[in-house]
Amino acid sequence: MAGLRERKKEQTRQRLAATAWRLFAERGFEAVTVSEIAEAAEVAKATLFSYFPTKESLALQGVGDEDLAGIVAGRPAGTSPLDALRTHYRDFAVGPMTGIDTEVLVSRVRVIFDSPALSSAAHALLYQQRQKLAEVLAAEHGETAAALMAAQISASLVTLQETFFRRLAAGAALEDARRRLAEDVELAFGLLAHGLDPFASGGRPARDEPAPAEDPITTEDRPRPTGRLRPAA
Amino acid sequence: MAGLRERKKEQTRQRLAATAWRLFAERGFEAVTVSEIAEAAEVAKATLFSYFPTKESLALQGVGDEDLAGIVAGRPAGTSPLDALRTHYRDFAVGPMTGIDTEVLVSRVRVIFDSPALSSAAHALLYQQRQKLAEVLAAEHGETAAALMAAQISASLVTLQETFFRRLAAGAALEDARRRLAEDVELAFGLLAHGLDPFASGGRPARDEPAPAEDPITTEDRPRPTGRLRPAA
DNA sequence: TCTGAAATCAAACCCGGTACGAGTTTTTGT
DNA sequence: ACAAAAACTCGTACCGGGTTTGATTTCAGA
Repeated sequence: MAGLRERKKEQTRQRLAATAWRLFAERGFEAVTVSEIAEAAEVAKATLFSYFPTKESLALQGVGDEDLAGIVAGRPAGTSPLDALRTHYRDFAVGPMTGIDTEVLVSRVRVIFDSPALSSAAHALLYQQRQKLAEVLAAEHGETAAALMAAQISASLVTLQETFFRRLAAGAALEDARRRLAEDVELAFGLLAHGLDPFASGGRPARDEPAPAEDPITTEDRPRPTGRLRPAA
Repeated sequence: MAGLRERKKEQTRQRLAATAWRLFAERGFEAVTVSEIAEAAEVAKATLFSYFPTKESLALQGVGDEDLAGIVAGRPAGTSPLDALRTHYRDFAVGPMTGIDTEVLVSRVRVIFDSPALSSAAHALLYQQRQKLAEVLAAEHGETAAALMAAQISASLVTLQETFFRRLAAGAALEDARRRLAEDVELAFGLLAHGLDPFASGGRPARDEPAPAEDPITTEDRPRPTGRLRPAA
């Protein structure tokens, strides 16, 4: 029962986003003017801004949609937040690719990386995820602890994304990038779960790099250090 | 041998920053116009922008000056990066306060917190520190590992700062805020060093909050989990 | 004291974003 | 089927941050 009105709106919205991305891909984010976009999409500038609040939002549609908080909140009983997230990211890295056009993806990534304004706006979006994650974690841990955990987790995941996309933008094949991502996921969650101390080295590092396993999937949970953090003196 | 010219420049710069902050404190960041600032400081708008590249930079002078990378790079031999940073932050929290005007500090913090634009610009500054930290860590670990560690560390420290400042802005006394910061520092570095797993809990959390020790300083290094990350299968 | 470089200035301009009032289209109630 | 109300769009003028331009002042160094 989609009313005519809503159909038209959706259509216009699509046209705006598509037009914008076409221009961004051609000349880069900063070099394109919103008036230009509006003109090319045959709408008034004011109308454009009734669809998208900012120029950045034209380019960042769908960025930061992945919902960390939701994954953690909806995890099966008996799993730790970290496990839930690890599973999710493993699936993304090694699971089947659901129809992703590499060309498009790479072009989007390039545009975003090339524009400080856009990168920064993207970061701001991801920052909100972190806040929401902190909220759901706060239900189980102290507020401060939750904030810290959320910060660490979110920072790690953002780093994973950045690394992945940077490789893509640098020209790596999608499958290669995904393979390396799979390794990095294990590395990241290892660090998150067990901390940096196993890596710690006073003067010189113990090993240059922790040699990621061949097949990440085979890496199963190791016995956890049970020691509590800061036991009462 | 400070030439007259340079003295005047420095003077003007100071006058601009001071004027700006006076106005920001009175009416908030967004409500003050750069033209206004320029006028009040008796300079042309163009001149103002020859001193400060953006409006934000007028407000964020000195933010993000603390140099994580430097602390890590210049740490005494035999200490891990984490230890060096922990020591540094402990000192800040419990060491002597070197002439800080709480009034001024709080007003600055309030202004920054109240302006999304400003907060976000501050984040961007702190993000640069993180990049530099990653660079120095990359010398000892793999690039990806370094990026992940830097991300975790930097995210944690930013969270500490935010928490500290938020308490101040909420009206807490400086000494109280510092005491709680001291606790949080231990918590944060504990998490960083030993990971989140000791906290991990499947269905329900083991404890609500890990009860920070009374006197953080007495908390000395615990035996480290020696298990390496992802040993070859 | 003269000269050239550096700094300042006012004013016009660009761009992202908002405000406004008037016109047009869809919806809704009857 | 029709009129009133709501929703959407439009052009234009405006605001604020930031840049450009070109003329004018101010300092430094010989």
